[in-house]
Amino acid sequence: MTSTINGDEDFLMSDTTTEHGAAAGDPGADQQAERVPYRYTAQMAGEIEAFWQDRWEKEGTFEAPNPAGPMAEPEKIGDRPKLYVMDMFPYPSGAGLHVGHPLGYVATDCYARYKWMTGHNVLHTMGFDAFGLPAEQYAVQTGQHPRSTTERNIEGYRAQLRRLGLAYDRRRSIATIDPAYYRWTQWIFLQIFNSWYDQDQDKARPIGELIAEYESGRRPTPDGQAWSDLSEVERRSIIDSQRLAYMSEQPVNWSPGLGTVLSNEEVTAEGRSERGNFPVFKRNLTQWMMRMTAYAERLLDDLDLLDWPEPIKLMQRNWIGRSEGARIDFPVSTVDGEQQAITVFTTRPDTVFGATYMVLAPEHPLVDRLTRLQWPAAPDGGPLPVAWTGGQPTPAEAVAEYRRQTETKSDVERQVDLKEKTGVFVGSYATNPVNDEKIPVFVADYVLMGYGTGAIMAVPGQDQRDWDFAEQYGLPIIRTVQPPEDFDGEAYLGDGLAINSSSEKVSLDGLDVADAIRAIIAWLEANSVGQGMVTYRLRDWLFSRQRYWGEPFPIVHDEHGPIAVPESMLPVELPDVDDYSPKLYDPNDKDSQPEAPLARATDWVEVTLDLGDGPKHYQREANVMPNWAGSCWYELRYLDPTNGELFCDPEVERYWMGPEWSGDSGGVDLYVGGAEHAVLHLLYARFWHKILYDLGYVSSKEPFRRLFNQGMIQAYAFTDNRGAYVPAAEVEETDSGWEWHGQPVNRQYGRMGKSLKNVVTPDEVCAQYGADTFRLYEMSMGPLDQGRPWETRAVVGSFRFLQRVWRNIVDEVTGATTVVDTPADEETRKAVHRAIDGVRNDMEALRFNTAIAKLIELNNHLTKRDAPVPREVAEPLVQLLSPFAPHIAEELWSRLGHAETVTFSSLPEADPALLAEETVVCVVQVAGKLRDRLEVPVSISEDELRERALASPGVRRALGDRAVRTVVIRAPRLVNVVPA
RNA sequence: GCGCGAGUGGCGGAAUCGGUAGACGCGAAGGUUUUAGGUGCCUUUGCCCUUGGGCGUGGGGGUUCGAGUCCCCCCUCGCGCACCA
Repeated sequence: MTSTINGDEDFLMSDTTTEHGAAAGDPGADQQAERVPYRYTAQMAGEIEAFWQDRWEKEGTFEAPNPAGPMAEPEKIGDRPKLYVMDMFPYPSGAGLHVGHPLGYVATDCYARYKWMTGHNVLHTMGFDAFGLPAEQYAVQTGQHPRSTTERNIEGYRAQLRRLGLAYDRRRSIATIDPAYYRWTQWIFLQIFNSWYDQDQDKARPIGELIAEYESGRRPTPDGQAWSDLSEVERRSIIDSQRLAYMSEQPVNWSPGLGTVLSNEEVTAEGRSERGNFPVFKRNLTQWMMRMTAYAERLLDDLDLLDWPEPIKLMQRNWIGRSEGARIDFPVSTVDGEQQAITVFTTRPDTVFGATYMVLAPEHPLVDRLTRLQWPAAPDGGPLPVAWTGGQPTPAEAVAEYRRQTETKSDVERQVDLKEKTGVFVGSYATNPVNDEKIPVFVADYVLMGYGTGAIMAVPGQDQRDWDFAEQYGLPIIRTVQPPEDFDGEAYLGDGLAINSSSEKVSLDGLDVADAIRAIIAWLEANSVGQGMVTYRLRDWLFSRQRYWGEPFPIVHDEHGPIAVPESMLPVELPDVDDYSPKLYDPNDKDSQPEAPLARATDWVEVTLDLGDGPKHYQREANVMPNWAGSCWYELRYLDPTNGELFCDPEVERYWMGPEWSGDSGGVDLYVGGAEHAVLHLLYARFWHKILYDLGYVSSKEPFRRLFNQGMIQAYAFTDNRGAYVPAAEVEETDSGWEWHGQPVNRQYGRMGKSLKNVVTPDEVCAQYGADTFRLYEMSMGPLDQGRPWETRAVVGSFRFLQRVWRNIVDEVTGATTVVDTPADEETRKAVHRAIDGVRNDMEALRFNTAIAKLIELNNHLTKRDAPVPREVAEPLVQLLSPFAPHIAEELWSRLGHAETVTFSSLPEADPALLAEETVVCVVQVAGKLRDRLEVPVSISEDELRERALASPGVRRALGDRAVRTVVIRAPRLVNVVPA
């Protein structure tokens, strides 16, 4: 290997220096450049960086070998352990990157580069998540096609990231918008569409196996008819209703302002869209769903296999929301005189004797059939309280009026005062199955249709919400758990013995809560009025969007429903239409209808295909997939990005992600990204991965074994006295505060944003100091998982450090290496080994900030030494520095005489013998306060240490004439003299 | 309201096991190179009295020979969840 930039033809000797010198037009700097032509300046950094970036690219330095397939290079793998390091890929917006975006990318890059030097085969690459709303909105705003804006944005991102010297395997980069990529997104969709969840085997299976079970009669049809007696349409409907991707009419989140429906995960607690903050309304619509609920238990349980931050696991656990309890049927007769049952879910079936009324959600399907035409008598035979009737002459009118009120209430309004409950009596009484008591049925919006069965038995004695309602509506309150003597609250939720809980049929009295629950479930099941069960808060994933810029579904429709497009016809390409605008409405126009933009492309939608039974006319599915689809499996495509036969070669997957290499769950070894995807991308990706696992396409149970959330880089923004933002870069600090062009301004802390006029881009920092300084600064700012403020003026510290490293190895005047081959003195050698040891430990734990501090310490030691640096010190220093500042490290490495890149050089191990000290400083305290320090041999005996401590001037002074009560000795580091 | 996390110099942060609080960097002060500014280099830099002390990790209490670290109470900030039956 040749052609590093050192030697006689060094670029600094060439004309380029004077041509683009920072010095141009600055005589002082010119003079300095003459004096120290080989000083590490921003300009030199820029040239070094460009040189090495080109060389890495030319030589394919960071290309990771696969065990099989087109990237197979088994000899390059050898016996190196593998390591798969990954970032959450970016969404390439038109605004480009600011300094906050690459924080995680730089971190994974440092980690990957460190791991190369410890002998790992590292896979590290980057792609682009480029379908979705923001890209489409940007395109609509600028009047350009989303494909052209998105592709341009991707190119901008690539250039910005390349400038940072990130060690990516460029061959593996993907963009979700490429047909060659989304072909496989569609293919995976088809696998999901063509699967069902077998509850007995607790896994997804191909739909063909379900059909075979029906055909053979092994599995009875839902209504018991023979499969052969069913029409083709009936069979299709049975099968379609069990697919993991299915169409269904149900209440969904409709956002008129966005013009699309959204998944539950995309709606905030305030009932607004996560993107754009538009109001969201519940509407009954037919949409594509994914049966994520089938995986609720496994998504929950397998969190235990993962090395993820606890808060993220907790958020997923809460989102999945497992509740153990029981279903109980309360008999009731409808207005038509039909015998029906209100099925409730409760976590406290033991309190069923305390159920004094029932509540249905306003949308509950039984409400209409239970709403009487006339008010019945009150339970005590008297007139009904006005609260029950809402002042209306009939139950029908009361319910209709109540529904009107609740429909218009937003989620925020509903939560204003949770104590204040509303509802009306429907006029029917249900029967409590354990004691045959008649209890009134209400509708009330404190019961939600989306959870459990949408109906509850209300037990005011043991539930505060029910207590509040009962108080307002004058309903009886029966305690069925004995509260402690000193209990002075309302509903009692604690443990205790059951009371008031017996009838001729069953008694729970005297049992504690856990036993009572067991006993009542046994009774419910024996009498067929209920059953122990588990409920989840998790809902199925709403998967269709009324947008243009997304993956088309590989689906066509005939008059009976959806049909899969055969694999041979993939990809179903997104047609290049002129009118891609979504149909947007007034954000509060809840009566508006979703309309897919692709439906307007009639020559694309209307299609004649031969799907095996001759050419027939079909309509293409005009909805597109949500922008999460592409990110549900990209970690797999990186592994085998050019495979045209499969989304990923199983052998390659097993190598990079398999459980034999990556622990029980398998998966990516380190995945770094923000915490905002806790119940979005990270949940969806786990769900898809588990389906692929069930179908045998991947060997790993989980996509991401270890997750790390990097903090967000924040910034100060400044406003003038009218509240307008002023450019943060022009603000100056004064004794009393901050000033912009002489006028006082206010400072606030938060995100970086164009409108806040506080954006700093990596490009600016690279121009001013170079990419190595930028990387180093970002990594030294503080712990990776914490947010921290960007401070441009502090960046210079990292630059100075690199300059000093350079000066310790290269003569600023002659450009020659000053390193000598003589052995290092003992102290320096120890300093190097301490640094190696400390940096290794810090790197393993992603503590980059303290690793860098140790490197600075070592370098400061070398600077103070004021003598040529021995090679045995310079080389490890350059290696340890190289993950953070790879360009300058390559340059120094090559100037030290190495022809090969520093990337795969072997990082030395710390010599334990050199880490051990012969003498240490012993701290001498009197009554716990530091009074003296002694330099003592490590092996000093307790007796000798005691003697020397007591004799030390500091102790004698502090002790005065007081006697010594005791001496605590922790040899050799600490002595504490305790006076009487 | 419930749950989780965090409060350390002027600022970002360090202290991995209960044992020297403030590593490392920014900023600031002084010096030096330079015609000058800037850059580079050297020194100092928690606070308060001065050769040695006193006080210091949000506040108050406790355990301990010894507490930033452990326990109890309180305050502030950040994040998550929020009628989930």
